Amino acid sequence: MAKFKLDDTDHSILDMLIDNTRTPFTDIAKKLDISAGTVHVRVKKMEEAGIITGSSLKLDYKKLGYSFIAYVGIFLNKTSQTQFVLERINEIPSVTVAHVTTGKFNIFCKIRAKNTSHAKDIIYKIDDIDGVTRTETMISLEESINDKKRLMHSIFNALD
Amino acid sequence: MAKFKLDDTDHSILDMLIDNTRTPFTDIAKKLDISAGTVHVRVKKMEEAGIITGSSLKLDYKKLGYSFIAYVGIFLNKTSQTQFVLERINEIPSVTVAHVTTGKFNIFCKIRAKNTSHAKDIIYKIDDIDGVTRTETMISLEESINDKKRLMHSIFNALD
DNA sequence: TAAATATGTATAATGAAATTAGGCGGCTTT
DNA sequence: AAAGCCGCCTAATTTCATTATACATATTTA
Repeated sequence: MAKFKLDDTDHSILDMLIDNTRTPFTDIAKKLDISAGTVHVRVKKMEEAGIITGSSLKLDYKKLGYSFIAYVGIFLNKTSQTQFVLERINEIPSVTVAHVTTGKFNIFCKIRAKNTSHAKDIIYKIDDIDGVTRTETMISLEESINDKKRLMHSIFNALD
Repeated sequence: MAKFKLDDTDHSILDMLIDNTRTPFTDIAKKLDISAGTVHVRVKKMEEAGIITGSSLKLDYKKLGYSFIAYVGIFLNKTSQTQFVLERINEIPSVTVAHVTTGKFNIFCKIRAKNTSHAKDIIYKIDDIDGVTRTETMISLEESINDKKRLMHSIFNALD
């Protein structure tokens, strides 16, 4: 994987697009004082290099009736069951994120649910998977931070 | 907050845009056999209703030199310090997500770092915040699932 | 029941933006 | 210094978003 070198122009482009993927290239061009063609070429290069892997909408899940977020830590009998359990978890759509982890838990995941009752169903489903010893749930009372933007600045300016 | 009712057309539009926010409205229109004008109107309505709150890029952070992900649980002296600690945490760009939680921890957050050494610096910073008793770290060995798409299907088809 | 109104869609016209080709200038390599 | 390369700009072309208008269907009101 040849290390792809990004310059300030690339950074600025990413910075704007990470906030709004539909920012017109012409706007970006104007702000950076370059041509729209250049913006286009840069973005295409970053896509080809695999730096930009896609784009997605930010949705208000509360308004969609999914106001419940929890993190669930999973304990396994044996770590060799990890792959099997992940496959079962992958069949539960409400699990939006899952990581294999070191530390307390073997697997760690995030779930989104309609309400506590719905969350309970989901957690029971996880508990019921073969190989899962027990789970530990942390319910989110408030999502206080969720921000890719600051990280970008950190990456590009070597802050932190 | 008047409950906004989404129909199948809206669902399908969200479905396509959540995968790629730059999918041309003309393409969506073709696939759904409606006019591009209608797609436009629907999207605008969902934006106005606050269902679509924005868009963002998916980036390969590994290629940007940030290959380290960890979750950090934070214990506080008193829950009344929550807000203060959150503000301090908010000053650390590598913390990309933070939740106030019930359960083991008072605050729960996700960090992205270059490597273990960098992660250590970040965790020490968190530990040093006034009011933080101690922290517990779970290092991600592998991000196995990260998918909004399945959740959408669950939401719209009442699966799960 | 009929008239009036609202809702939502399609059509089509307009303007904006993405995309591409060609050429120019600076930099590197030989 | 010449040749080749790289990246950018300009400008042309094509595609797309956006808006106005008109029509049809459903809903409300008289």
